[in-house]
Amino acid sequence: MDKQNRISPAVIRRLPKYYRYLGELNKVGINKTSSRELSEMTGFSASQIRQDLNNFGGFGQQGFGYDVENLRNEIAKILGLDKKYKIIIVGAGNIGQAIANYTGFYEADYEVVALFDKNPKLIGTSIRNALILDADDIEEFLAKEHIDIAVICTPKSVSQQVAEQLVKCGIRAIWNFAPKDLKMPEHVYVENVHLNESLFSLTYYYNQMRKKENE
Amino acid sequence: MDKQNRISPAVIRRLPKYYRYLGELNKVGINKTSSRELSEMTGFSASQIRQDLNNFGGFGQQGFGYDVENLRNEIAKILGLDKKYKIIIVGAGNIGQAIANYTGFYEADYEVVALFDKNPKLIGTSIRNALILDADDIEEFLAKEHIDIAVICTPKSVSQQVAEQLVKCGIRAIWNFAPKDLKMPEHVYVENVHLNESLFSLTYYYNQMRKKENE
DNA sequence: TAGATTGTTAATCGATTAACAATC
DNA sequence: TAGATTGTTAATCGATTAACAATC
Repeated sequence: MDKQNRISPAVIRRLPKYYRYLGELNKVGINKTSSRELSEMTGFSASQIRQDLNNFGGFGQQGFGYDVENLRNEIAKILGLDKKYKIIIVGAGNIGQAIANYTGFYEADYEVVALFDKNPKLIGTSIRNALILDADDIEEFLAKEHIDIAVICTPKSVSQQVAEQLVKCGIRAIWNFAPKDLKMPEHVYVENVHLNESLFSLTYYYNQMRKKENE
Repeated sequence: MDKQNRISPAVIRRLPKYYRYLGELNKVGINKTSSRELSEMTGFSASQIRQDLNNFGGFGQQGFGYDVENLRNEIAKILGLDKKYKIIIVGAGNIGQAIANYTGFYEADYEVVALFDKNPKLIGTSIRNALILDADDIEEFLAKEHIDIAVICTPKSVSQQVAEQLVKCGIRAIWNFAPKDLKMPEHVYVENVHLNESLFSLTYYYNQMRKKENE
């Protein structure tokens, strides 16, 4: 529809990196930067950085560069980091707990509201102010509370079923840690973190390097 | 050098997915498949799947398709999943512990040999047969034991320093969970799992969908 | 054999890079 | 003003898709 709908995923994946480096510059009191400087930090070409940013607007000043804080705020706005998000985590096993404890998210306005699990030993306990509730009560909970993002940390065997239940209750953003591709309707966005696939790629490149050394 | 060195990363990222779906087919006793069938499962085009596989060899039979088990074994060989790997985890906080507990890896031959941490309360305890050792003893440990892959789960403030120490001790494959880009020499491969960036992309697409609905 | 599906080349598409005019 | 760096168009590069001959 509008311009932004056609932005390629590759661009979107680079934005968080710009955001992070701009935050670092900001923290050390640097308030001016350039595409060349950002290129050195990120490893992306200066040309690509300018192209990326100009998908969303002209944030720089010709002959000068970019104002660090301003550019950071603009990227935050593009990504939506200027808003608050409520999160639930389904599956309070190792990964679910790790996500709930992950302090990196609290830099932005993400709040883990609750976790859900079937394990009676976990139900009733809490992690950083977020209660672990009975997985049977998810639907009831979602009827009452508005939740933006659901994190799936269940075993893969139930992940599809859990996802469908969540979508039925109005969830449209899923962060999926189960090693399974969820089949979801168009209006639901799924972001996968497939640790297995990541480790397998690493393994491939590790072996490539070993081969090279033996030549 | 040889053909494999020029395989694009996009291809390598798809291989673990093929491997996973072939495993599922195998499990339910299906022993023949085709690029069309794999296309339906993975969402990649049949043409792309054939292209991908033919980077490594002709694993199919014209007019027939692919033998599920054979193709799975071939992909395992390409990725190096037919070998054993010893892993250490540096940083035994939430994420480090979650990785150590993650059973998904044990399907292949990955073994978490030890974890390292500075926290005296953790040192001496163990997770699934892997001891948590004093982070000060990493170098000594690596001098004795051959380790293939190091997982960095430390705070980002020390991740670069830890990585350099590991590389000095001969580590050449790093799985990095710290939200930082490690500056490493050419002969070290780093696979990043940047949860922040993943969540930020998710946030972008979530907001895009909301906008679309309000039009 | 006829039908099916691979392997592979050619065509298309999209993303990245290069170049430079605009302009601060 | 001169120098610098953006914004933007054009050129290049690489990845995906289409097409089809090979062949089981």
